[in-house]
Amino acid sequence: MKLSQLFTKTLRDAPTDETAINAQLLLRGGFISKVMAGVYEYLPLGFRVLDKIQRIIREEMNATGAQELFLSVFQNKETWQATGRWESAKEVMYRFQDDSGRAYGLGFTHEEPLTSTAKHFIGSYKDLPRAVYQIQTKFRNEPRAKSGLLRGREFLMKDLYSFHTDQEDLDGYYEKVAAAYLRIFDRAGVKAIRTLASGGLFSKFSDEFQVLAPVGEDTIYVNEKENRAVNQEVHTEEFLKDLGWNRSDLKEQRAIEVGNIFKLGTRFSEALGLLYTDKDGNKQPVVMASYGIGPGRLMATIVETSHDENGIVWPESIAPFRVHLIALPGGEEKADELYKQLGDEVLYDDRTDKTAGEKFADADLLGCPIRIVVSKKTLSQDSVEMKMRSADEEKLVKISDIQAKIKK
RNA sequence: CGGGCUGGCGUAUGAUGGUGGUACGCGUGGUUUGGGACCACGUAGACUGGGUUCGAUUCCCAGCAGCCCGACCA
Repeated sequence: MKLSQLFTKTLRDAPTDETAINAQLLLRGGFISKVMAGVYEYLPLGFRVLDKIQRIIREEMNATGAQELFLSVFQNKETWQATGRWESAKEVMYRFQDDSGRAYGLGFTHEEPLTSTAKHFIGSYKDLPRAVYQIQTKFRNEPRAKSGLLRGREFLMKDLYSFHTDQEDLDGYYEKVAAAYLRIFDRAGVKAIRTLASGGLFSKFSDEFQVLAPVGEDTIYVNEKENRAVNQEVHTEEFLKDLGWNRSDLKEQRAIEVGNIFKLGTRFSEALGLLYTDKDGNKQPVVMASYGIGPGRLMATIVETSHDENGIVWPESIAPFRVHLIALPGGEEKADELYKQLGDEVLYDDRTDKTAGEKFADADLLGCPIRIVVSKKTLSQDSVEMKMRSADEEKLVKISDIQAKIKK
C-alpha cells in the first residue's frame, strides 16, 4: 500500500476528548474513526489489524473442532421470552418496534437464537458434541461507554457455543477452549492470565482471561507462580482456601478482560426445549457452554500494552503491515523497485511532499515492525537502512540481503 | 443511572461583553527534504434553545453531546 494513496491520514495531535491511550493512538494513526460514544469505525489500517486478529482466532477455534457460522443480529421477542431474558436483560438489550408494532431486539449475545436453531439439528446423542462460533457485531446499551475501543455500545464479539451430552464431556471441551484462548492471546502478543470469576447469571464460576493494564476495569489478584488469578468478585478467604492459595501470595492488579468462558449447564436447553435422546431412549437436556472474545477490545488491549511515547508498537503477528518502507530524496527510484519486489506486506511512504521527519514520525505512530529507509546516503553504500520498531538502533543492510532479512 | 469537567475552522490552541486570531491540515504557485520544512496567496469555525444586556462566542439557565469518577457490566 502506498501512503500517498491511503484513504486515511495521520493526525499530529490526538483529540483532547479522548484520554485512553488506545483511543488516542488509534485515532491519530487513522486506524479508527469515532461515530459517537462507544461506536467506532474500522478504517483500512485498523481493519487489517482486526482481520489478522480474527484469522488467529479462527485458526484456533477451528483447531478445537468448532465450525464457523453467522447468526442474525435481529432477535425475536418470543425466543428471549422463553428464557426470561426479554425482561431481565431489557436494560442492556436495544429493543424497538417497527411501524406495525412488532417488537425486535438487537443481539448482545446469542444463546437463545442459537439454542433455538440447534433444535432442528440436535436430537440424538449421536448428534453430540457440537461446537459452533461466529464473529459478529453485538449491540449493548452500555450505561457508560468508555476508554476507546475497550467498552463500546457496538462491538465485535467472537462467540463460541458448545453442546454436550453431559457435564464431563463439556468439561473436557471447556479445557480445550481455555488452552486455545491462551494460544490466541499469546499469538496476538499479549500476556493473558486465566482468572477465576463469578459466573454471573449462568453458573457459580466462570473463567476470565485478563491482561494487566492500568486502564483495565477489573481488579484481580494474581498468583504469579501459577500464572493464575482470581477476580476481586470472588476474592474471599474461603474461596482462596479451596484453591489452596494464601492471600499473601497474591498481588492486586488492574486488568482488561479480553475473554470469558462460561459453563451454562442446561439453563438454555431446558428453557427452549433443546433435548436429545440418549442410548436408553430417554430425553435429556443438552449441556451447554459459551465462550467469548472481543476482537476490537483485544486490538485496543494490544495498543494499551505495546506502545511508546511516539506511537504503537504492533506485535509482528497482527501489525497492519510487516514493513514500513520510506523513500527519502535520492532513494525514490530504488524504493519503487523494492516496493514492487517485497509484496503485499509493505506500507510504502512514497509521498514527495513530506519531510523526512514527518515520515519517521508517521512510521513510529503507525507501528509496523520493520522500517526500511532508502536514500541517497544509504544507496551510496549499496544499502538500505533497517530499523525494528521495538529497537532503538538502525543498521545498514545490503540491498541484495533485504529479502532474507525481512523474512519471518 | 448519580456526580464532576468540557463544548470555537478537519485537529490543536490564544484572546475576548463591541465585526474571531494563530499553528498544523487543505488548495494554488515556487523553493525544499535524514526526526513533525520555507515563502506568497487562498480555504474553513462559536452545539441547540431561552435569559441578562444597547450588544453574548464570552455571563446565567435548560437541553443535547463528549470525556472522567462511581454504580452497572451475558
